[in-house]
Amino acid sequence: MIRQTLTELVRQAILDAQAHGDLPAFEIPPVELAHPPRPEMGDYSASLPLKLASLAKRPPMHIAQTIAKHVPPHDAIGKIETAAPGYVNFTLAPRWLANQVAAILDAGAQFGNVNLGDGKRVQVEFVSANPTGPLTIGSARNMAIGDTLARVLEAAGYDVAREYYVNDAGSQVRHLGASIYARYAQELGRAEAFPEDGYKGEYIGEMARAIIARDGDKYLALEKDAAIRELKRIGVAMVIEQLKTSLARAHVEFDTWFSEQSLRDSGLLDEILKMLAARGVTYVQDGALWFRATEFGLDKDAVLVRSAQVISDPDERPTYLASDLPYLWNKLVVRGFDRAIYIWGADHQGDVPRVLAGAEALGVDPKRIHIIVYQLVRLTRGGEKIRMSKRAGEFDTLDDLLDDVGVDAVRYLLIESSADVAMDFDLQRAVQQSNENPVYYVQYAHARIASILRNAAESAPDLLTGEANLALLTHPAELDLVRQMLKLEEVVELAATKMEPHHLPHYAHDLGAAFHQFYKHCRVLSSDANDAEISRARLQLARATKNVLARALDLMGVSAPESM
RNA sequence: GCCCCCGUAGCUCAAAGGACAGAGCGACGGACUUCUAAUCCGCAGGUUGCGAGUUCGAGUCUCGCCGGGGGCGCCA
Repeated sequence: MIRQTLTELVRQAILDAQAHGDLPAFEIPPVELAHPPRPEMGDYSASLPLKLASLAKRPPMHIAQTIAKHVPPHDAIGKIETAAPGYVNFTLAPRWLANQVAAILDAGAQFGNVNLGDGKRVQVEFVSANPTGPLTIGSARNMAIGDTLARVLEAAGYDVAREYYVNDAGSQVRHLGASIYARYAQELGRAEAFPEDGYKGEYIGEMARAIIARDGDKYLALEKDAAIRELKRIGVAMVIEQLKTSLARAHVEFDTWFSEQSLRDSGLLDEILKMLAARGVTYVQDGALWFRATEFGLDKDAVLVRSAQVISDPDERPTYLASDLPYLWNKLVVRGFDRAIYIWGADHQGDVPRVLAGAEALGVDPKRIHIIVYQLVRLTRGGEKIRMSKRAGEFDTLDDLLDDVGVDAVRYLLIESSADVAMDFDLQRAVQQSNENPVYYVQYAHARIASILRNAAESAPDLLTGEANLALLTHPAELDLVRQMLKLEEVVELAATKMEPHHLPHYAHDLGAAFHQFYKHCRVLSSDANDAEISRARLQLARATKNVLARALDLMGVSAPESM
């Protein structure tokens, strides 16, 4: 990565200056290169001299000039300048930039990869909505953030596993079983009251009918509780299949569907409770088992297992926390992931300190856990707030959204803003303005290139083969395009280190803009035979751009169309 | 009352403590006999909620206030 190269050159310049007595001895702080605010200032700038002033006991400008003087020569550097009050600015050499086109084409689908992760195993757990019905639009942001982050981490050299945590224990899925049972019995002509806490959506009836078609009325022969348990199990499996189908439409595929119930069945939950007890961080009060969260800096203790007086069914007494702790143990100790990343909605933010405290109590380094809390999406339709309830059967599904807006626009829109902002998502506008969505701007650039390449293959196929003289690429629009392509690596690094997928769409848009400007200013194909060489070079540039656009789009799970 | 997130152009949002705070949409004015006009060019729009502090330097960090969202149960 060019920024890394320059960073190292600056470091060497300082060492060299120190060796020559031009700068006093001091330990060099990390060198950071940024992009200057205006292009005429150069491509990269170091503000290090400003930070060094007190350390080196020299005026910043003097340090800047000294560094500039000592930077070792390098092909990539066209110009080094200093600027008040103490910047060293680097401008990349046009010739070097032009040659990067070949390097980008060589890298192919690998272009943009950076090796931050060094093969470390990272798990991203996301969506993880209760398996009680179709995914709602509320889960869509979770999905988009989680999957994009997983893609970015893969590009950053991590070994990534995507996981969906299936909450198949507890009361929500029991309600699902009871709801199916009621519809099932009703369909078979038996008067069965629908449970008060049941799921009222139409899909429950459909599931009941599907079960009848497959298994007939055999569950009516069972005792009711047993039938509900059985239908719950079948229902969860059916819901998971539907989730897989919906998620596949959204370009998301999980490696693992992890069952919460399995934590209990395997005995891990009991084991963890014993471990916590052995460490003296639990106690029993009023028949409930408590975790001493206050010992880890929290303001309240937390319940792990509720008392029999409050919850009669023993299966439903463990709280979320009681499952979360064995689950994190399973991730980080049993399965040995180096890091566990969670994507949680803001409505679960309160659980974050408890889980981290639990990790500490179990002797698991909380730094291996990274919980991304995203603010909730406010859904509106024509400016009016929409209230959603899965139980009441009043909600918009992810599938509806994919039908109306399309997967590409949905994913792009949902990762466009930082996870920290509560975004408004107006359904009416999302549908209406779908053609003005920035995602099409980027895709259009890709399609335009594909079209140029088709035309070239048709009218002048020889231009697509043979050695191109990249040194002919000297137009500002051509060089800007190369500059923009080279930034992909930086964006991957930024998004992966800060775990902020929202940098990708902004980058993709900038890259699209650089191409559209190039397209305007530089004609690729020409009827004039004298233009053959420049056409050949520009075709290479166009192919490289197509490559990088496709990669940027793929990192977002967005398709790169050949025509639009 | 306590905790988390946010407050930047008319709207939606960017901005690894760095230089004159940037995009898109919207408004206004231009550009298609030329590789896809889902494009390009120009123009307008700002006391970064308010007040202090730290720093050579603050939209960014700290404190206080104001406003919005979320969370604080033996609910899930």
